[in-house]
Amino acid sequence: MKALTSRSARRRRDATIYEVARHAGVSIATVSRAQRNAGVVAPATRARVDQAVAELNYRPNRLGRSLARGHHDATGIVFPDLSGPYYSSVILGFEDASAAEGQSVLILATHGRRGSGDLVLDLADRTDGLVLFGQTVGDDIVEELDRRRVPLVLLARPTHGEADSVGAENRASARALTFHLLEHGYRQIGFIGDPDGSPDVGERWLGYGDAHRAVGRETPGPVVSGFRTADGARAATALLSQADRPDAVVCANDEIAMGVLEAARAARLSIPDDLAVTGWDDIPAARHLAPPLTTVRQPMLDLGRRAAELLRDRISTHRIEPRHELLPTELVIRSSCGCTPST
Amino acid sequence: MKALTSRSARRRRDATIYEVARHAGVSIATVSRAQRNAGVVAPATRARVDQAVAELNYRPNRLGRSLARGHHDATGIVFPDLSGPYYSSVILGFEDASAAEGQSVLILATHGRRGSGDLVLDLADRTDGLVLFGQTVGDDIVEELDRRRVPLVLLARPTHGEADSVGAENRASARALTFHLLEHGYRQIGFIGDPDGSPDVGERWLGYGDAHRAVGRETPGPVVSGFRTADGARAATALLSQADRPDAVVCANDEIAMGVLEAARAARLSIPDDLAVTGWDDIPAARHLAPPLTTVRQPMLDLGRRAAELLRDRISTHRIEPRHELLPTELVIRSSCGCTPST
DNA sequence: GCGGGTAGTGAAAGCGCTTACATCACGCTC
DNA sequence: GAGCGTGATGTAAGCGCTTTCACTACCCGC
Repeated sequence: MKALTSRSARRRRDATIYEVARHAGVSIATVSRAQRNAGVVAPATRARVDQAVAELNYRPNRLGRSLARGHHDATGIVFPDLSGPYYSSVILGFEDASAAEGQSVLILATHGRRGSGDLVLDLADRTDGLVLFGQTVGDDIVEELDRRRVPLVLLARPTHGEADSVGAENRASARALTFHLLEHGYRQIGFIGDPDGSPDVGERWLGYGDAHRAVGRETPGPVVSGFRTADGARAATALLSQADRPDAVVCANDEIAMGVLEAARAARLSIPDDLAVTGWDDIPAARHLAPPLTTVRQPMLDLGRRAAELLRDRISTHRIEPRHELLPTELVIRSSCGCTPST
Repeated sequence: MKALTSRSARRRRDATIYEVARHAGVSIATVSRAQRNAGVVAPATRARVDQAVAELNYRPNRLGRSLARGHHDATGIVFPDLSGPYYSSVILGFEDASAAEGQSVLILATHGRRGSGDLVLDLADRTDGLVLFGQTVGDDIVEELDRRRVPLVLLARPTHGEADSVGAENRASARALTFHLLEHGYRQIGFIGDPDGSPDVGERWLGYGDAHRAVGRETPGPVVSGFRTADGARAATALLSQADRPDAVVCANDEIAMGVLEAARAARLSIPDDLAVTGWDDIPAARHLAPPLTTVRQPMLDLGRRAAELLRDRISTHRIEPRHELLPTELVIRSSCGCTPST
């Protein structure tokens, strides 16, 4: 039983600008000016203010400041959820660039749940601008945000209204990747992923079709699947039990590819001899899988950074013409496609 | 050359409570009450207010509200960086639990850079409370935060001052894991990781020593290494070139273990026959490595959720006695330790 | 018929800042 | 020596809410 009487449960009230002003014998306007190095303040006065600030341990209240200035100094980023290295890396890039500009970042995961639209709208009221990731919310929300003149950048999502957008190149890389598989001589190449599930996957699906068309082959339909490893394993299990099973699959992302690897192992299929597999994203684990995964690298940090920069520009300059950026991706050939590693 | 004249670059000024009041023919106090279902408002009045709100598309300004009420309805979480599934999962859990309570979450990555202390202090001014992850900031900052009476929960970091703490069990599991290796009959078990780099790893190192001591063996010194895969590969390369190389290594986390796998492959060592390897965290890729990694599962989402709950409780109840929670971990035996998979 | 609750509402005082504008004392210029 | 630009500071009006307190009806019981 410790005596708690000497400890206060209440958060100590911080000193206000009024107390500093009184302490320094000046007006609050002068304190404000001295504090922010704005306007003219005589050196001697500044010194007195500084001393008062130090003695009272004064820090300006952010809410008061924000209310007076009319902005938050904060931006928000909305993503489906944080699992998987892809989202977390993009967010890290976003945070990094934002912090460098003194902007705080608020995160909101929609988890694909209903009602997240309201949460996004609410987030807009707490920030100066938003970046919206892929299919987190419907176009209705984007439109509402647009109507409210919320500075917006769409990440890995086609442009809409006046919002900026940033994305990674998908279609051409998917075409090249599929072409690579075709050159290996595989006779049937499947696609696992949901072309309607996200704009990125839709593009990859298109590129996959492009390659088939380029060599005069018919494009097999996609095996629709979620994004997780378990989804990939499930889809692959179904696919591999077919009479006419493919001898190669391009997966919408690395997680799905991991699931395919797992299913193949369970079916005692050898990769890539019995089945070639490719992924997308080049997550850190990709090079350590068995076999190392052929995939496509996305500049995840840069996606986040660039989104932060566009958003910042849009907020501070009131720019209105939408800007759209497509970052390059890179084919990463390892051995799951049938190539033999150079090392 | 599109005419932009009809489009305004300025964010439209939102309706204020004054306009709603005028529109509905009531006072702002009544609007405020009606809006928040606080206090008594006659049904007819409420209806008029609601209509005015709808017509003007009014949404209360969060800054005004926060300033008046004296809190932010937001909390912050500080982490070293977001890379790796561990941090992102914990943050996801934190976000999830916070969002459920209507709290926004601000994130701050320290990236281990200098001067992050000030950023953390600044974050404290933008939020109602903070959770601090592992070794993100020094004790001086924790103390300053404590002094400012900022509600604080320490995550995967030993308690300090009056802050709450949440962590996962490390020592006993590390002991069990090492013991398991010992039972396999390995004659020399190494440890890769930095016991001083994070409190968690320090505990794991202790448990590793416990097991050695329990069987009357001397504990080899740790091979100090960073957290990344590349760090692990580097450490392993050095370790494996020793004359008296170990026949098993326990790694401080799964990423390091992946690096060891890579180094072993390069050295044409077979896992687990020539070298047994264990990790920590059970990241999603762990079960898909070659061979599947024996590791220890941490309840990452729960760590984040629990931190959010403790923080929330501390903020809203002004509780002052520190609370400390240790979440259980679980040994996950796969095949990198020398076991043969049951399937 | 009168005192006293009570439901409903409004006036106004904050919350802690920023900033436009007013003020004042100097030191110049012509 | 009158007029004036200028540097330094203060006054006060916001920013958009919440909340206390006072006030007005109105209804009730005795």
